[in-house]
Amino acid sequence: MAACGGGGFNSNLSVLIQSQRGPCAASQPLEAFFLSGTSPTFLGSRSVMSFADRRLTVDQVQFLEKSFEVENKLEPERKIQLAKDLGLQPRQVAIWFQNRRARWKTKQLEKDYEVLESSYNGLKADYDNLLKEKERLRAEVNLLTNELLLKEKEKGGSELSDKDAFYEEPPGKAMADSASEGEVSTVACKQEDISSDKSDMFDSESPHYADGVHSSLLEAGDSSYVFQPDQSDLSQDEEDNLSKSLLPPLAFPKLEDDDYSDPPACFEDHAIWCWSF
DNA sequence: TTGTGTTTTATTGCCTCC
DNA sequence: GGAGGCAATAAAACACAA
Repeated sequence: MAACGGGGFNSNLSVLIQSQRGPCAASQPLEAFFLSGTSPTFLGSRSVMSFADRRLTVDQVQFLEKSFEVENKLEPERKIQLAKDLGLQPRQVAIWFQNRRARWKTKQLEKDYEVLESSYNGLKADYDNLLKEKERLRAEVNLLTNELLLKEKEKGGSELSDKDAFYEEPPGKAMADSASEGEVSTVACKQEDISSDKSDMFDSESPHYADGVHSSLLEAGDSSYVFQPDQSDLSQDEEDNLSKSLLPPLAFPKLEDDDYSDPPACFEDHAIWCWSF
């Protein structure tokens, strides 16, 4: 095997490696290795392997490792020199570097994966915490809203006008199906209200906020349900067609949690439709 | 001792660059 | 077109449990 026919340790190696070493490379170990008087020749230094063994000796591998640390690419002159110094074929040196780069890349990928994984785990933990916090805050909002509605009812219970009575119960049960107990109807507008006082329908100063219109928006997880009839027995296609052809209000944008503070701008334009129900 | 999984060395085929 | 790099893979050697 070529590994055993070589010319032994070349003292010029330190010069060779030194010349190829970058300014930031750690020089100490390599230099110590090269200058070590105990370094054996590679001829016959294979203490535990036979000559038939195609594996490189421990010393050869150590030497190549040091060289790889300095520079993981192999220029032709360096390859020849290393081969000469180690008693190997230049091709063997090239192959060793090639395989070594492949191993390094695999290790690097494993490291990168670990970094990404820990980053992902951290982000997921944050996300889960935020979800919990969101649920907690939502429950709090529901609780406070119900308390507020209860107070409003108690305060104005004996003074219910015809108008108030209408606000309290929607005509029919169309809208009430999806509303939970204690919610005030969402069909909370009269055509004359809209025509006469449409502009302040969602004005924060308006008492309408306290009569259930806005609070029910708050309570609806999916705010777009507000004007939807009960379609639970319709297929998805049927629902889609219905929403496109018959019920313009269904095209209201879905309100996200952070939309609670303001009504959608299009709401005013479509407000007339709530009377059609 | 043997079977099996892992590591190391080497080959092959493809691609890019000069 | 040749040299060199890389990915995939074969083959040999090693490590180790049963």
